[in-house]
Amino acid sequence: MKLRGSWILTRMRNDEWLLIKRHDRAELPQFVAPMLATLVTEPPRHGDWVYEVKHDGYRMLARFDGAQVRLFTRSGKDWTDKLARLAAALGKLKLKDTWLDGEIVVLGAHGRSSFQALQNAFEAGRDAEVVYFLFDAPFLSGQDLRRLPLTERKRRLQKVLRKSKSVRFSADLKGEAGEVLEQACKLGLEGLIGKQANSVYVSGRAKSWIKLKCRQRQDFVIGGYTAPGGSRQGFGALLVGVYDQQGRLHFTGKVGTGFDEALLRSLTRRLAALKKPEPSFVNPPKEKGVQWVRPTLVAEVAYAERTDEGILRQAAFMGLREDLPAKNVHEERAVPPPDENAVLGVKISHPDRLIWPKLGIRKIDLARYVEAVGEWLLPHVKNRPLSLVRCPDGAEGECFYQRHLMTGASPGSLQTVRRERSSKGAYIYAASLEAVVSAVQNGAVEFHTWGATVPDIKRPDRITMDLDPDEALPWRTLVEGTLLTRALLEGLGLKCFLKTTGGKGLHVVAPIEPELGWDEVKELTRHIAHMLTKARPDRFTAKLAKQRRPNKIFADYLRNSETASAVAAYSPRARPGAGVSVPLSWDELEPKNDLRTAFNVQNVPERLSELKEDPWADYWTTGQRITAKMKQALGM
DNA sequence: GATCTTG
DNA sequence: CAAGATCAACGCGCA
DNA sequence: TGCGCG
Ligand SMILES: [Mn+2]
Ligand SMILES: [Mn+2]
Repeated sequence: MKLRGSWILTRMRNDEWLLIKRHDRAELPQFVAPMLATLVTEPPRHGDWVYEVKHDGYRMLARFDGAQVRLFTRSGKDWTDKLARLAAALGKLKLKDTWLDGEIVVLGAHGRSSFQALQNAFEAGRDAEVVYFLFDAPFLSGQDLRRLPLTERKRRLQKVLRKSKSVRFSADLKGEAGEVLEQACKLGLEGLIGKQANSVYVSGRAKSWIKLKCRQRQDFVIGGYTAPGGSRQGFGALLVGVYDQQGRLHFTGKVGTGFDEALLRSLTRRLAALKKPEPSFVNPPKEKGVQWVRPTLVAEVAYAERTDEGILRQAAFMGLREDLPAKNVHEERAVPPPDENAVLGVKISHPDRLIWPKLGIRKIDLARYVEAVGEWLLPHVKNRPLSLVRCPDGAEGECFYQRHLMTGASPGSLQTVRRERSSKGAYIYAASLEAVVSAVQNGAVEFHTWGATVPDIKRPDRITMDLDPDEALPWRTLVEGTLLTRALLEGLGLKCFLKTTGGKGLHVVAPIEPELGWDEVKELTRHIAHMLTKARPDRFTAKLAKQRRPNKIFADYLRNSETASAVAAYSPRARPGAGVSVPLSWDELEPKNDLRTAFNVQNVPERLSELKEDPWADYWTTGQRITAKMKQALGM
């Protein structure tokens, strides 16, 4: 299959490979797997959490492509046809290039949502009673909002909603978590969903969204039923279980109440079609008169407690989960609430310590910045030997470089690589975003990388032309010089990319295939710098010493030495203003618009959300090599 | 910030 | 056990 | 060889 856009192959934790499309803002995804909450034992004590009613229905995602609205379950099944009226109501919102996230319910007595009422409505084809509570907008009107804080996504979501009976906004509940939960339970609600106010939208189970339940409730697979007794018709009790990690179904108990007569009839009919002679449970209960069934139906069950063996006590049927594949039904164990001061599982100490005091940017904010831009930053940092700039006393205090691991010097979770035939120590690199966050925990503010990637650190895979202007050089002159640099590189046949440095200069970066050694590549860049000085001796110097000749740009080719580094794309700078090195499109380089100080730790996540397209989208697919012809053109 | 040393 | 000490880069070009 | 530099 030919893939459009740029793609990236990454290895997941479970060692599987996943093909991910790189930031392509232009296209609306065909499906957005929903963000799922983690069941917790108690409300978190600290942190900025907002709470919503835990609606008792089906999770539903709505895709608006401009022409039509389609509705999908959490596993991606298209339910638009079952919800035709709702789809029509959503159509009135006139949205395009949008994904909304919410829960469909049917409101019963006292305005409470009722899972059984929803099932009854579906059964009877009464989708007019369905109400869709919307609580998130991963994509809205062509913008990818997933990286914005939850509160901002909800604010924008609320703005596009109209007053409607069937499409409603899931409002935040005010008050302290414990009290709100108590109130919710008194009102007969299922529980609460808590969300970290600044959490980003990530598909799958996340710790930044939590579930707090009033009663114990869980999904189970139906694996059989017992014969009815007395006047009961159909069956006596359902035998239910859950799958373990190995895919074996374990019996966890019987569910004998919670059905009215109609439900009993319809369930009996469906179970009859699934009869089989042998049990699917690995530990079937020794009981007489049991009819086994193929384990495909999923029941939501409320119960008072579990025995020591995990068997349900006082279990009551709540409804069928038509939206869940049985294979996905596992034991759900409540975990302690997440630590507010952990980012990607890395505990941040002294979270409120100010790194940029004038801007009020704290250590925890810097860690969250790294998390927020991780998808963009990591590809430029991952597996490259790293020089950290660590600033224990804040970005405006005294900072120092670190490029080795040493005992007594904060290892974090960084890895190391050695240079062949070198007496120097091993060099650090980050293999994951967690490692980058751990560096922040250890005081790192800036990330500088080599132009080569582990393990092949003898052959550079990028060229960085570092343009360092004299203090007094006007912006428009730097723009001219930068465009000349681009013209020269493109004249040679090298596609190149532009970024700010977070300081006075600019970087022009060209990815290359890792074929030549450092000496050859540096020599090439030395010739490029020399060529610039030949073309415009009044504008460029290639000499490090006495560079402060007025009104010149130092074409610093020395970033392309082995063991030299350049500040990484999306790295913050340890300077007043919390500037960031930001990739730009060439269109953004304008004499009238100096963007060097436009971007900082506070506004870069927003820029990335609003971009229609990654300005460096082609960086990873450029795949260019240094040719003999290029060398010749440079007089090498 | 983390670790090792010292009192 | 708590307080205190210690450590956290380096290679290049050129005068 | 030492110094300035990024
Ligand atoms: Mn520079
Ligand atoms: Mn430089």
